[in-house]
Amino acid sequence: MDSRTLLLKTALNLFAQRGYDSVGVQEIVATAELTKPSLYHHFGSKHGLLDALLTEGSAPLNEALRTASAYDGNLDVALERVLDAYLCFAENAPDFYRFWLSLLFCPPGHEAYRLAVSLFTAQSALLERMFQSAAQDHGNMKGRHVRYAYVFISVINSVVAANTGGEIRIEADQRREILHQFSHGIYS
Amino acid sequence: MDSRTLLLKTALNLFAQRGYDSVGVQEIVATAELTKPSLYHHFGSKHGLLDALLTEGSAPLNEALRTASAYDGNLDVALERVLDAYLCFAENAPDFYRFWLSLLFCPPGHEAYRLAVSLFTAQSALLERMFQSAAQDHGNMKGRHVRYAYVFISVINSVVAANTGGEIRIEADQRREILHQFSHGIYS
DNA sequence: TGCCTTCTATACCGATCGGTATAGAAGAGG
DNA sequence: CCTCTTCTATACCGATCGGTATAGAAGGCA
Repeated sequence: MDSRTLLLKTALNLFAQRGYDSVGVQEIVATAELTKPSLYHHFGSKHGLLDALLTEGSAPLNEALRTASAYDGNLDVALERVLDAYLCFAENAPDFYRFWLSLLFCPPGHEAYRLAVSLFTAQSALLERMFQSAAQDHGNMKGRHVRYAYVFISVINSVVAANTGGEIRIEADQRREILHQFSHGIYS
Repeated sequence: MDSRTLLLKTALNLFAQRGYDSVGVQEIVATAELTKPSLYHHFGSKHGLLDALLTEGSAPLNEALRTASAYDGNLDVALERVLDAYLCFAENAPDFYRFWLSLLFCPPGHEAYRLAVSLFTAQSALLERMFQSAAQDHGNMKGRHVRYAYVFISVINSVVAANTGGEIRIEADQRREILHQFSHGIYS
């Protein structure tokens, strides 16, 4: 395997287990059976490695969200597509999702803060646009699209985090319940 | 001020800014204008400091939640009490809440994982009990109390995290909207 | 053959990491 | 006064931190 890709995979695996700060560059290259200059040749710094990891790792999810969040007159269907995009991604890239979750509420002074925020706002912007479009058909939603996007993402993340042991699998009936709860609350 | 309390406050402040791993013991004691042996006398280790920080810092919130989550036949009122307990705590202890958020989705191999999980489950258990009691009056809620608790906490945390710049203040009308969305969804 | 670019290895840098051995200051009880 | 306990300071430990200077291996190209 390409040594750059190997470093990315190794680092992601270690970061997902113990966190970005707890894993040293030395351990990454040792696990990948390489040496430090290789890593610094490809990424320049540990931060550069993190940057590449997040940017390239989140690209598939963003791409999937872009199409899934296209509002076509039926919000329920769009929400289902978005939820599927998230859960499908979480199934296929559990390490990335776990690592991403660990950075979600990053302290503002942490070196990963800007990266984590930019990832989150990219996702959030797509969902906000979806809710904003839907608000043209559902008047009561007007002006609430930002919170809707926040809450929807948070609900998904909490569900994924709850299934953090072993594989990430959320079955169809549970998905339906999640969507129903978000759309219609807990009473109905 | 008591040097133990001073160390706790100083550490919390630094942890909330840059995260547990990014702040060294040396920096904590230097900021508190003390020395390492004092810290190790009071807490034994950096992990012991973290333990004391989380245990003692979360006690008021748990206490408030215990009474707030008592179901007395009106779930709406109970939810409002719980939300107020969270937001009131977040206003009074913004540093602690920010730090707590940063540990919420801690990687499972991180040294703070067990502590963070035990804190979360303690809160979650209270809310689960509340939803379970309410399910006796609302049949459709039966068997869903665990997810309800997860989602409710997540929604609150996402709202708090969204107001992470400066003070944490969520006004009354916004609180009503949050509760309404959780209880009745986005359509009604 | 020789050259140039790309990548990787050896060995090392100063700084900081969490943690501690030892001793001194300070107050309480006698 | 002395002693005991509690707390804090000086100085230090080995290990690891992120990062790098230098040189060698490897492949394309002439």
